[in-house]
Amino acid sequence: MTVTMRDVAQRSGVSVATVSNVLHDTAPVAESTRRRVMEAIQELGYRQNEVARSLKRRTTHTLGVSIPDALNPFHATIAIEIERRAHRDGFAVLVAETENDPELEEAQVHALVGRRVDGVIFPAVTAGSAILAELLDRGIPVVVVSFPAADARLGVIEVDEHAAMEQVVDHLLALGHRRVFFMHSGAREEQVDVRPEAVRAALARRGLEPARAVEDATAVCCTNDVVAIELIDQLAGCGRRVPEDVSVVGFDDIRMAAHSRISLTTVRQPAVEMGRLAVEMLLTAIAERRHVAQRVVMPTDLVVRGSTAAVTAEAA
Amino acid sequence: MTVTMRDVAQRSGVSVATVSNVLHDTAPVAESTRRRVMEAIQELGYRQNEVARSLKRRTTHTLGVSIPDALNPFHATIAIEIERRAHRDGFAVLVAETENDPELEEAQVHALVGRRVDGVIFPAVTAGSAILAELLDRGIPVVVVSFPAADARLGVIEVDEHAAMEQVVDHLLALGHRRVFFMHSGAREEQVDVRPEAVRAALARRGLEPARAVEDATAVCCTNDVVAIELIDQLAGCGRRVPEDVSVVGFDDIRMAAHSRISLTTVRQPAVEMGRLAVEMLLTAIAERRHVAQRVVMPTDLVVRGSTAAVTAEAA
DNA sequence: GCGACTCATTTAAACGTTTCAACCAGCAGA
DNA sequence: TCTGCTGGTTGAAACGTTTAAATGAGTCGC
Repeated sequence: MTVTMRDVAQRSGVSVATVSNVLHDTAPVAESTRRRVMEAIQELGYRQNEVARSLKRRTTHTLGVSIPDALNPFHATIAIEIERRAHRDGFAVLVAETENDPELEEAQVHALVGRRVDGVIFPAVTAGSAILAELLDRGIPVVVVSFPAADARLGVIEVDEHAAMEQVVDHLLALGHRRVFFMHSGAREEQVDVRPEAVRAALARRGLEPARAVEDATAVCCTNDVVAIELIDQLAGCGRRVPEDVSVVGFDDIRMAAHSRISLTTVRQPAVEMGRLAVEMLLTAIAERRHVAQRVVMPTDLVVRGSTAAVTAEAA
Repeated sequence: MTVTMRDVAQRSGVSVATVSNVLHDTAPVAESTRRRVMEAIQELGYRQNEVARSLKRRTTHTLGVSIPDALNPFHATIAIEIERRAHRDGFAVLVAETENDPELEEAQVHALVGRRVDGVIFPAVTAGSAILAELLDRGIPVVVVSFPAADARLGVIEVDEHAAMEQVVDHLLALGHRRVFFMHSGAREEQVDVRPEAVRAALARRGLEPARAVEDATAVCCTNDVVAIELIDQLAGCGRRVPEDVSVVGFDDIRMAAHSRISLTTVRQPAVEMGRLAVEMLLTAIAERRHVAQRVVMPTDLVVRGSTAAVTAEAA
């Protein structure tokens, strides 16, 4: 039914080895036969079977991306850049969503292993370290983005969340806020999230404690922009205006944060660059048949927009 | 290096055929040997090589998703649901982004063919019909979402865009608008977009012509929510308020449209259901070794929010 | 004690490539 | 004329599975 290398070989009167050679320049082949082979390929509409190729070469030219929630724009941006960059090097991308469910994550990663991906990227806080270790033990290089992980074989791309939160807190204090609340997402990832602690530490250094509840605060630091934008919505429902009554700060700087109606003060992370770098680290590790074993800290920027303002006498 | 079925067989003192049989219940095997095999699998950490399996079975249990712009939340929602639903049936998903570039699209689809995906979904207006025909001719079933395509072998999931735009125009006219502009995205997809024509037709039926420019209009229909939200932003920059000075309508009802600060009147498409249905149609076609050859029209709803209002005397 | 069955297991040939070793022709140098 | 290259080509053995056909060992009815 489908046309194979054998068919091409037959039609052009050469051996399959020769066809393979013209396809990959892996040995010199006479110009005339090369032409004949190419013609046969054209005429038959032959397209190489990458599955067979993968089996023989023991490498699939495929990357796995395991992402907890693809609806989060920050993670999605990274994932998309991964796909784009990987494609440039002829790598395909197998996407696995884990919905913050450890069991599902395990199943997904096992599926990736079964499909013999050449490497895996985790674009967000998620993986249990057992799962990471399993991949690494199998010789599969791994890059994790923006979460603390111990294994030295890992590639890690992160930002200095403590420094970033220092900046945020500085900004809020300069505006006169004293009652700052930290709001996390409901997701399981919060267990590994260092941001609440970073905020607490930054406040403590100025002799302050975090507020106990949103209702109590004049300013709220959110663990990411999605949470911040939802919060703004909820506050509106309670009749509290942003920034007049409450200041709100996000994290990530997703595209929507810049929209005039939202205008969210936030910490910018260079998502696209992080995605690109993740792929590049992974690809060179794969090429050199080794683990990534490298840690990179990316810069952040505090982007001040309209969701933060000086605390009013009334609110204070 | 990596452990294979042979290793498991050796360790448990049986043949590879038996191992295969216990793994897939493809022939009766004694309880005692089954246990021994399972133990060996455990001890060795064996994980089946899906690549070899795919080669032999001539099916990869992999779907291709070719998407023009994964940053568009509507398309992303469909794609994510595709991944979730496919995973439930043990299918993996290979994502290919085409960035609205026909050449890139061709390359991506060829890559999918080379990897022998069992089926392909196009979650958005995009594919050149030559590419679709190539897939179909190779016996690969295809589902396209929400765009008009002629080939009878195709699976098509769409909405009645004309009816939807009738509703939109009705809504605007009821609010007193007479000068309505249609705004498309800059992307190449606009060539296949039927929505401008649908709006024109709906207006014509009421004896009206579309406005020539945004500046000229009291209401703007956008080809999707992303365009609408951007437009609102730009209008704010020019000092025109929405909805007081201009009414704006989107299409898709992406999550952000419901946000209180955006509050976009729009046409809801059931993205999740569309994604799920796409997979289900594709999977049954794959199982039955045939093309999908089916066309489904999904319902839409006009969701009226705060971005549309009665035209003011001043604006009119 | 024999044929007919069933249940459990194995042998071996694929699946579509890559790649190594071998081969052959022609030619340059001695 | 022989030797050794070099450029071009091929045969055949993998890669890790599945699966049809073959084999073997019981069991059963008679």
